[in-house]
Amino acid sequence: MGKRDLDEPLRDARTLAVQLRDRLADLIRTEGLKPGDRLPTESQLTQRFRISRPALREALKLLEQDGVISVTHGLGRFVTANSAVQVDRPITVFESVTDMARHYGYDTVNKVLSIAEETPAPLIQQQLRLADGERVIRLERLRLHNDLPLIYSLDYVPRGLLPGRLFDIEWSGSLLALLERYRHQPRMSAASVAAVTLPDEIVQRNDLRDFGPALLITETCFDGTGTPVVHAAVYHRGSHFAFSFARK
Amino acid sequence: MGKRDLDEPLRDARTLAVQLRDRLADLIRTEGLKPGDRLPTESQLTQRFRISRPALREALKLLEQDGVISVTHGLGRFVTANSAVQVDRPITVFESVTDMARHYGYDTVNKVLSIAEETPAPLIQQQLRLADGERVIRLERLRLHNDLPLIYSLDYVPRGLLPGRLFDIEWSGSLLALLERYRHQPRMSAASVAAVTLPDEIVQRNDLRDFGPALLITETCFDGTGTPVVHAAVYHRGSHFAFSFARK
DNA sequence: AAGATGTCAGTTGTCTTACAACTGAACAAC
DNA sequence: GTTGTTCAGTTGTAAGACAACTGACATCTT
Repeated sequence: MGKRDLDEPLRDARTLAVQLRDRLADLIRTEGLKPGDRLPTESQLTQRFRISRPALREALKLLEQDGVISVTHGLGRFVTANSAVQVDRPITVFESVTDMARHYGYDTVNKVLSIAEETPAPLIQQQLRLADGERVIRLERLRLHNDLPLIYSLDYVPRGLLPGRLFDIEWSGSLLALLERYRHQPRMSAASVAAVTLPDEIVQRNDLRDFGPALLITETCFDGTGTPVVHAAVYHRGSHFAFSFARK
Repeated sequence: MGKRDLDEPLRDARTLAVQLRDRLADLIRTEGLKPGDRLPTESQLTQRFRISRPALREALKLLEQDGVISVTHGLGRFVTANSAVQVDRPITVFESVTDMARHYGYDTVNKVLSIAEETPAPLIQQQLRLADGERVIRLERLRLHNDLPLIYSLDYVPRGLLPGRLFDIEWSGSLLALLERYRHQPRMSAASVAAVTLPDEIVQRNDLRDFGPALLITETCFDGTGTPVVHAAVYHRGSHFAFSFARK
């Protein structure tokens, strides 16, 4: 608490258009505008917010692309029904498993079950776009909350991304943070979700007979340059997790 | 094929900004621009496409919001890595269960297990925003592919939306299409996904002992005015379904 | 020689002004 | 009752000007 935050911008770095887009979204909410209700005209809004018309139009265009408003040339802009499907923290948000679990109220303890370097299976090689002969790090972990296993996960990382010896690296923390420290920060992923039961040998090896049905999320994570940096299979205990999303 | 399509607009109704957004997205693709590559300047693009700068800027702003490009003031616009996470037909697309199943190659036969009018449970009443005393239609169905049960579903519809007697309505078709005919077309939904096993009484009643783990999608569907029109619980057979999505 | 400061060119961000295009309502003509 | 015209209000597009930012380079100070 004596630590001073030096990163304190004196000015909002966002463009006026983006700022106004958010202000207008708030305004629609706070003024209780319902689907079909008409927004103030461009002229009224430029006066109200003391902003030029082109900047305002950019903001309105963004709102339109967001699906919040629809526009009829010559008639006006109207609130759409999209606010009916507000979803907090949807499954489509990219975040670490640890952060996600904390959001559900689970402060998990991360147990490393195994760490190894190996030749990747063909699917892993394809997902991580590895050349023949390239190796991967295979990280097997279990996350527990109050001694109850909640998440079993397998992560594959191209060996070349993490220099040094495997046992010199701390594996019980966030893999995303680890990769970030080596300048390969994962930023997005292509994922899929399925309902499965844990594979038998994992059940036997780790005494997970009562895990029950699992929500399996399989994803390939990419860094800012579009390079795949992790392939993960994450089994969430079905009784403790459900993920939300909007469909449009 | 003798039928003439009368809806043939002579002019693209989309604004220039939206058209140009799509043209630029195509250009990024066809010119093989990679993450980090720089786009032509605004000046170059206005000349290339013979469009005014404000319209061009609106288009570029939309591309930025789409995550296709990032902008640095004074420096230029750059392609982001978003194309790394192209997902066909994500879970976030709103469509009927029948259409979704067909996409997986399953032409399902829809069996009506039960249809009834009842007083809703508190959760259903809340989700459908019903007043005290309002009733719902409860529709229980099973979808089979080659005689194998793939999807068990429960749908709740406000009674007032579908006039007439229950047994006069054809329930084995698409519920979305049925509601559309009564001017309550579902257009979007708020949903969640979990891994479960079928409830015991359903297993026993319908001989579904070998269904295995199920991917349960629970969703409330809204029409164009934001009014909730269906609350559904859809159990997908785990062995036959997995849904994709992008995380950003 | 190294570090700090200032200048400049190129680019994006914002603004002002003007005219074009569209929509629905109102009214006139048939 | 139907069709055509006009009008007011609104969005769509354009041209021109200046502000703000960034990195590269030059100059000054130690």
